[in-house]
Amino acid sequence: MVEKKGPWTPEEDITLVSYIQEHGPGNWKSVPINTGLLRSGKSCRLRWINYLRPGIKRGNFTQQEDRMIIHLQALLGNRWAAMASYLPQRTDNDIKNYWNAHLKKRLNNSVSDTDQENHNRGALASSSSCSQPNIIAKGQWERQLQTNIHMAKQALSDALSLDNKVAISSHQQQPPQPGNLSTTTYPSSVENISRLLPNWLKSSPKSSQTSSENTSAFNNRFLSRSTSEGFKNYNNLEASETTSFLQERKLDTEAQMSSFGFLENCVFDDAAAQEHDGFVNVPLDEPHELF
DNA sequence: AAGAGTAGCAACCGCATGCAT
DNA sequence: AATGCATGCGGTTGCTACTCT
Repeated sequence: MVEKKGPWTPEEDITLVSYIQEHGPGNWKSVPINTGLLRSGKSCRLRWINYLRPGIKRGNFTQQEDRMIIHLQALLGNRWAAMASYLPQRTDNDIKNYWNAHLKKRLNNSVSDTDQENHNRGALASSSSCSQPNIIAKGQWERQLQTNIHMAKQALSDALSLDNKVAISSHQQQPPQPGNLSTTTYPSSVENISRLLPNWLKSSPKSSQTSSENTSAFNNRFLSRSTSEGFKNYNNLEASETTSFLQERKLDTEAQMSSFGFLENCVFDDAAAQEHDGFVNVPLDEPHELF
């Protein structure tokens, strides 16, 4: 079989969504075999995760998302999947593309501007213990970073504390109009997709999934809770499943956060500049306070 | 109006990882 | 413990649309 490459057609999307509706996501190798799609299982998975999956927000990034990505990038580096877990409505691919296309350039410009400024003043942060050029340009950048960390925490906190009210309001959303399958609006919300995929929302067949898939599916379902559309999915979680996942997630985050030490030290070396300008002055709490 | 250059994004590729046997 | 397989992840490519000359 010759695998088809390039952009997906609406017909292929429908075929894939229909199949997932019936069988749930996972076992990607069998998808092209069972559906007749001339795509690799890998391609099907990618299409689902990056485009068809419920809860994905497409289009312009908000200023808040901008800042959050900048912060997360400073903290995590190019770990797009990890960053995506803090922005549940965005895919890692989306974040990566957005970073490469917009934010990196913007930051480079601002950093080079600041460097130039510092150079002109003959004050290139020689007193700093941090040697990274991006961090040498302190002052505003640092304070902005703190603000963004605070926002990241807040967003995460919000994601963990959404109440049923949100879910109820989300249930009042209109179902997708049949035939309205333009690539920009097609399954763009969990509400839409949930009507297409009731079986999947009930439960994916666990026995057919690897544990990493389970984790991933769990991730998707858990993280989608932070969106109004996703709350329905979250409600389908077993309580014990939820608890253990939260514990796992906490441990993951703690491990992740513990590696931030160097950066934190660099970033917060110059504490003197933190008192003004209306930026949120956020002490870096212990990681567990995120939860 | 047309060709060249550029930006944005979807999709692909290859390596890493984790699980099952 | 070793191997094979499925999936996840990050880097890269290539297509399309837009802008500039």
